[in-house]
Amino acid sequence: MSNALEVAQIASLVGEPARANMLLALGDGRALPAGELAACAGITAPTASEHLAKLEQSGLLISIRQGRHRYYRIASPEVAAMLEAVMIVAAGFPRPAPRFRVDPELQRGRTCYNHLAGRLGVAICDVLVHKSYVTIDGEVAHVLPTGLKFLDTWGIDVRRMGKHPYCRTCIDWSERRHHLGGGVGIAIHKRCLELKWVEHHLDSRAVSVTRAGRLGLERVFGIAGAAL
Amino acid sequence: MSNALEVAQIASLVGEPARANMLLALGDGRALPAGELAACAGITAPTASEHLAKLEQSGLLISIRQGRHRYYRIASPEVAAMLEAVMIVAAGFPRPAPRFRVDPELQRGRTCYNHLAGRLGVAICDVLVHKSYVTIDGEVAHVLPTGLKFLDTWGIDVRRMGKHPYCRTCIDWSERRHHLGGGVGIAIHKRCLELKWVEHHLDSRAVSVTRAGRLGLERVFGIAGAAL
DNA sequence: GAGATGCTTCGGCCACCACCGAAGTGTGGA
DNA sequence: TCCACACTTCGGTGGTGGCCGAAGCATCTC
Repeated sequence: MSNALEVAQIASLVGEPARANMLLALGDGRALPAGELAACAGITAPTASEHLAKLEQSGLLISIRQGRHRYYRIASPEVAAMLEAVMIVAAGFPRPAPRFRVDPELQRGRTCYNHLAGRLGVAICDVLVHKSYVTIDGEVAHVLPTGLKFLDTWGIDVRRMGKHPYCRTCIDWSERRHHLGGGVGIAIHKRCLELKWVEHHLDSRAVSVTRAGRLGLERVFGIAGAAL
Repeated sequence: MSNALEVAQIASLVGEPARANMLLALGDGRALPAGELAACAGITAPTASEHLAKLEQSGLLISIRQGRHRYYRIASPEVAAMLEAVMIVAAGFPRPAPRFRVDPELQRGRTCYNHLAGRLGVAICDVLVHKSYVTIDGEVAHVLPTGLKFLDTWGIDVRRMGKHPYCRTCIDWSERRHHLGGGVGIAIHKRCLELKWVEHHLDSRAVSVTRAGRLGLERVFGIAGAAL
């Protein structure tokens, strides 16, 4: 039966520790770059590249190139369901249900490579768009002159970013909405760190808002702390 | 993360064509003997034995010894769900739903090794018990004197079966009820063939009831054709 | 008890594939 | 223009595991 061959092919993709590690790291729907996935799996970049290529070719993952990075994520809910089903069996049935959802701390705020993501990143992006500081057109985001002035006032050296600052959108996989990446996104993140509005957790991409941050976000962006 | 290792281990069990073939053959809940599974997978008995041992040790299958046979079946609904989830992904999503249920023809009537199973086998067993020709006590079935007389009248040479004819029960995986196996079960099957009440399909374990069979079952056992 | 049948264990062979280092490609930043 | 960085391609190595034949139990049949 040729059907069994296809089933075996799919299952064998999951049935390899390095690949299983990467798939599980992507299990909550986030998109992660190849390098980070290699680290998750404890293998070198070349090996990870091979694995990821296979996973994408077989339709388990899809990837998006963003600059020199390549972000991978689970291709479909069916794939996520399959992983969950395998986890249930792997857990042995005594345990009631496997955890396979977004870490609430990461969902609140985190770094997406080197800009802010999660509810925090999305909230900032929303405000900038709402105030007409930024317009979004698909993958590209344009910072308007008023936006540049705003950023400058806030303490970001916009002259270093050139006349057309590099700013792009980045789909937020936990919020399913856009946030800002690119040079502008990175600058915002840096400025938040300078002002000690946010602090990083060790060994994690989670970012938490400090007391000063809640005050500052409220004052400068009009973001209520409860919204995060 | 040790979790990933367990996931990979389970998935790799499915990720092998021979094992995938066997698991899919068992996918409808039937229990099949090792030899038949080896044939399904196109491998020799020794290889199949290794595979089946691994699958059982990991909790994907469970086995029951019955005489010199060993019947394997899917260990739990969770395992079946996992297989189905993999099939969905393997099918590529255009196709709406994978087939993963009992073949209706096999469910109606089939040979379980060399006696009758399916609704036909269960129906005959029911009648014999209801008429107090046979009593069932777990795995063992006893043919009472009246039962021996009945079988003798019907044309089965009960003297050849000794004073305590070998008769055991066999769980029917499609009907989830007992039917008769052992020497008596085989004799009943043979007699049905002699009388041309049933006929075998080529290349299949399916058994269908002939017109003569419907009449005979109605007359001798009181089984209405519609019940099958 | 002898033979047939179904399954398991053992030993050895072979192929596949995960893995890495080194070199190559392309993008971003100075 | 140059360097730094992220990822990919290539070539070669090593280990794991699937596979079978032969031999070894266990069970049923005669």
